[in-house]
Amino acid sequence: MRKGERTRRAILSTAAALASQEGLEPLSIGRLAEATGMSKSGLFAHFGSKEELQVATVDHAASMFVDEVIAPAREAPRGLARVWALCDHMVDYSERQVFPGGCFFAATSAEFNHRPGPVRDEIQKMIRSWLSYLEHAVEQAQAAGELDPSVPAREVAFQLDAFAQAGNAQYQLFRDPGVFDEARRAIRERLESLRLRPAA
Amino acid sequence: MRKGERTRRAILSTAAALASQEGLEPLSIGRLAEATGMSKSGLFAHFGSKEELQVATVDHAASMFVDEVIAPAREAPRGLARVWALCDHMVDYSERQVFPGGCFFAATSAEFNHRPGPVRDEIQKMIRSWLSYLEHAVEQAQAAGELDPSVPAREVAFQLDAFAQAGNAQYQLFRDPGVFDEARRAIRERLESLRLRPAA
DNA sequence: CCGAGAATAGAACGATCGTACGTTTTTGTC
DNA sequence: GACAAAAACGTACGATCGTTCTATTCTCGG
Repeated sequence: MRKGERTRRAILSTAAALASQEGLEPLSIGRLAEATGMSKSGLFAHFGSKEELQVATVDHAASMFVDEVIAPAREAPRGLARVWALCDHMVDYSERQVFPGGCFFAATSAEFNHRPGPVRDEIQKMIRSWLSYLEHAVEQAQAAGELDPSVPAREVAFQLDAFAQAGNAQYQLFRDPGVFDEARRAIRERLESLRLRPAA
Repeated sequence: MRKGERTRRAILSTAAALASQEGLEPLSIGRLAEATGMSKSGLFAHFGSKEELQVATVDHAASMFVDEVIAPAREAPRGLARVWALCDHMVDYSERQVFPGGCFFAATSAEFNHRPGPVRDEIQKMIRSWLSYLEHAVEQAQAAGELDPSVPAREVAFQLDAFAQAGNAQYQLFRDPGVFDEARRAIRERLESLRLRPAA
């Protein structure tokens, strides 16, 4: 791999970590340069503009999310087990502080909600795909006869995601690690309530 | 009322509205002055510093939240009815866009999570008191024999708040008004599942 | 209706922001 | 090891930030 590419990734990794704490916009190029031990202009040369740096940072964070949450859950068998794996890995990813500010997308999505442009689009796309994937997993569990199919998969995904997000948000606010278990319990009990006994 | 006090409130009202969209920090004093039709220094004189302006803005938003959500729910009788009223008014408050950027606290809490100081403290205090009040209402409903007391009130409050927050967040992201009904349905069905039939 | 005090405005400050440009250092290839 | 390309650096720019100071305008009780 070219040196430039290695440097670029190191920059994006640092940028994603810092942005999860302070946000994408307040993270200035000067401070990011300082954090990576580079000069402002040397860092800037890797991206044509701050906006491009932000888009690249979101992409980098998205691929980390896939590595940490989606990919491991794909190893669980289709159906209820995978739904649970997705949610559990999601909570874990918040709890383990893969990003020091908790979930990168929870931290940055509010920031760009009212700021049209490629950065907002990228964040939207990522979150939408997460919700779609979760919903799809629920549908598979319903098709397998493991979850009650009379409750729309979209509703189930909405609720499971809500629990995971609330766990992340409340931990970032109050620093009480107990909220992660609260989130997991809510998810588990909601899934339990929708579970169908195999028709043997 | 003094002229200064009137001006101050108008400033804070504008500030809270703008901050719900862009955040407290990126809202600069110059732009706030422009939005209120004042000079930068004339506006600034009402507050000793930007930080004090932010704290005052949070306080103003908190009192609006009380007016819009807490106070009307207090008119419902103690018990399940009040729990439902709290949640319903919370979703309404997001949906009616009392603040143009949705819930003020959802928009600004992430911003200050990693920024110690009086602004963060004020936001924390407000959210904590909302969650406590909701939990307390659940406890009353349990004591009245309307909700299953075997599930900790804290868990119930966590889940109800999670649904309301998720509705707000997803609307701000995707602009699909349907998420508010999704949130209300999730809340209603969760309460329904915990409901006890009166022992006649 | 007048005068004291409150309220607002205007101009300027140092700092920091994103960005541009030219130079220097490093890298990888023949 | 020379040399072109790539990468990093140093410096400077205009703009905007929060804040300060002084001057002007407005408010309202006597």
